[in-house]
Amino acid sequence: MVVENSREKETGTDNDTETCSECGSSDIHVDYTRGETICSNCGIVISARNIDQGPEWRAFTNEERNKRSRVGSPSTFTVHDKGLSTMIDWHDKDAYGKKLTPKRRAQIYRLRKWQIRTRVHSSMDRNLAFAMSELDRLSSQLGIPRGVKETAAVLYRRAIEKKLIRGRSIEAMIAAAVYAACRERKVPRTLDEIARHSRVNRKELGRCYRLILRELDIIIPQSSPIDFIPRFGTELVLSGRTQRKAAEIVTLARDKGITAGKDPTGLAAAAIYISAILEGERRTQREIAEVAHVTEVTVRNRYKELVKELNIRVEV
DNA sequence: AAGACGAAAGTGGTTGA
DNA sequence: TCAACAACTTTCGTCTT
Repeated sequence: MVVENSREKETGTDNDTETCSECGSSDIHVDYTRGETICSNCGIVISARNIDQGPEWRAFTNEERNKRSRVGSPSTFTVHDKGLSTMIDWHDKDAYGKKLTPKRRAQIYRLRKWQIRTRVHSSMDRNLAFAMSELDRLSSQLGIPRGVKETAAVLYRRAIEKKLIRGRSIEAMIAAAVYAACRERKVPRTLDEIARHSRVNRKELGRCYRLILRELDIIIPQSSPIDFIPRFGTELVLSGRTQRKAAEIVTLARDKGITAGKDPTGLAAAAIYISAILEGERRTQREIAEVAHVTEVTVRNRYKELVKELNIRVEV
């Protein structure tokens, strides 16, 4: 009864949408920008409080438009329950602000208890809840794009299903999942970088990474120096031309077979060094070594090899 | 003085017995 | 499990611009 009363008040003019209440005309249109329903015949505003039933947010593609409907936030893998669980809040009031009867209150209390127990207190979800907050922290510190983060979350979920987490630290496994996701999506971060921002050492991280690859049957192609070039290039403020040239050099070197077993970051650094000189955007070995996290000596050694093997003339 | 270069010794990880 | 090994780093002295 309460329900119907309040509905009456809210939308009293609702039944008039077919014909105009003033002149009886059925020539009615809706002005979406003003949110008004107007009779085209006599000009009277029939309803000034239309409810927009369209999507909540701005959307730029069809896919987005479908995803971003009014039914809750988009599902995501980066929240332990994919953002889908129901919440029961702690106010003992019903939807209209009325106090609940004691009997009802007791029932809600029990519901709430089990709601929470089943949601967070199952061991897997507790694990996930912690892991996802760690993932949040790590990826924001490393500046990892959202898509890669999702990939890492999916990998971690699969690792849990395979029971790989038991007896290993959650932090290490999350870090390894992040590293694997980066490799897979070709936004390379080195093991060192990830280890620096998490509390696991590189050795442990590498072990977990290999475990994930093996147990989840993931094949990740060896990271190519080319993947690092855009990132280093950006940090060194180099033109796209120079970066493309560096990629060319790397490709040539690979065809010559002198890249095997060499540190890809070092190779990328050397290729950038050469192409920067060739394109008149010279950077010092020191600068390049710094962004690539290798030493000048390594840059120098790779550089010497490349110049020799590819017969590149570098003007001094 | 800064950058480039090279030699020598040290380090951490892989490989093969 | 251990030694051999290749790649990379650190350190330092010298040369070039």
